[in-house]
Amino acid sequence: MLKNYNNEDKVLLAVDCIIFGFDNEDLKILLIKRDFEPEKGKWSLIGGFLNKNETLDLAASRILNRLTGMQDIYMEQFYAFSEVDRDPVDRTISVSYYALINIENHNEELIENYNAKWFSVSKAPKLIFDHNEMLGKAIRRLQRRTSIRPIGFELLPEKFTMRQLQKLYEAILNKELDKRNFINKINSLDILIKLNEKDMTSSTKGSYLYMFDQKKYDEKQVNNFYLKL
Amino acid sequence: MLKNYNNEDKVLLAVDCIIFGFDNEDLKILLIKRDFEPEKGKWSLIGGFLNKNETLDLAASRILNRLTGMQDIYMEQFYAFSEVDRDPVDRTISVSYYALINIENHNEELIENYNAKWFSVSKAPKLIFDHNEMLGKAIRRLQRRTSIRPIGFELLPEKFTMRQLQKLYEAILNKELDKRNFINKINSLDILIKLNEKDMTSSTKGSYLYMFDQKKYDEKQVNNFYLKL
DNA sequence: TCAAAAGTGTTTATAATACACCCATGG
DNA sequence: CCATGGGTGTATTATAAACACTTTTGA
Repeated sequence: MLKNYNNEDKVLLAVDCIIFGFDNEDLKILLIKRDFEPEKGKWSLIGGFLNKNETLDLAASRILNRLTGMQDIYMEQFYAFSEVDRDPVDRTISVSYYALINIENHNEELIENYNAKWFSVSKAPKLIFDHNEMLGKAIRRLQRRTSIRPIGFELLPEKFTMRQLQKLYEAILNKELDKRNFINKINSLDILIKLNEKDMTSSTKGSYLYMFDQKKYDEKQVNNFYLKL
Repeated sequence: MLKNYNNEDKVLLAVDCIIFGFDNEDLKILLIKRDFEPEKGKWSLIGGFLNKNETLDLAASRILNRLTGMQDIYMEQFYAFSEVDRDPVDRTISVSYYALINIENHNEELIENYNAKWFSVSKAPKLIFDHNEMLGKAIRRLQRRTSIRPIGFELLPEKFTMRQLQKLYEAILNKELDKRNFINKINSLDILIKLNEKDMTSSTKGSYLYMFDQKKYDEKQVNNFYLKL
């Protein structure tokens, strides 16, 4: 007996993406203005449907690329939302991803085509369907991830100052951190390269630029990175 | 314009469940012997398909109930698996849940009907499809959860000894813990009720029984429970 | 010369770890 | 009377947190 699955219900599977960015002040998300009914004109996460011949990761990459023009974006699947009438048009289950991008790398033109806009997470508007719930869950996941391993560099330019990194962590964790303790802790992880180069835009004195050292990071055990802030 | 989704691919959505139990020695999982092709006779997680009118949580509860006869099982959704040919019969995306049950509460009869069997996690057999991958991810999630908040009581009988609790944590985390440090840490959480009652089966002296104090647990902030072991 | 941000160490408090002996009882 | 598992506290180490002044330089 070879069982087939013909009697089983098939459903639409959507992928929705929370795109995080950072503008040196706030943690931001990229939202689009929905241009079709229902909920036309309302703010929404970027999303799309899973094609039959692609994995969820691939669908997420495709969707992220559609709005940002970028490839190889850091992303993580985090939850499947399945309330029966979450989408009034048709039964749709949504698998959600969050993505971290350097806010300066996105494609302006695409953003305009989608009527997309960056919002501070703390000032996010009311979103369609259950997208606010998705956002909340994504933020909490990001906060937890940040405490376990130093992700977040994806949100910064290649070269960045300690202050930028600190501001980023403050934005993600939504709390102020002590400058000295922060620097000490980051330095103790030994995963940054200090450059002989200063960023002169932020102060008269200038501040050293750093790069993330992927090689050193990879060499260390994942559990060596308990970054309690 | 009201967009409909008629052109989009629909897919089968499965829910697979990793059912964890604990026999005072090892962390165990409940597996079934698949009784239809393909992979008939191989070991498998219990699973089923999402019905059109139910949420994923409800589907998981239904599936868990089918095998255990139990209601209100502690469970958590943890990942959606979507490799294109993960199921050779038809394109199927699987949303996976892990569940924690008291191994003594399940229904023996149902277990027999399914040719189900408890396996030690460390001696799990080769499973069908990507189920071993699911199991691995479930264990890691459970380990992380255990470190963040004291879940795990679901795996024990209502009344349990400190030693049982310690053995449970050792089984989940797969490492030995110091008896005194463990007790001190658990006591400092202040979420157990020490009963005036001893379990006499494990030693001549007998050991005090404890209960989980749900009320105290709920009163405390979630982040007060950093339980680093 | 001064405003604004960068850079830098030490002390204290808290949490984690390591560690060993006595107790109670049934056989 | 002894074998078995239960119960208990302290000292040490490691990590986290609190805290303030000097440096640089462009305007």
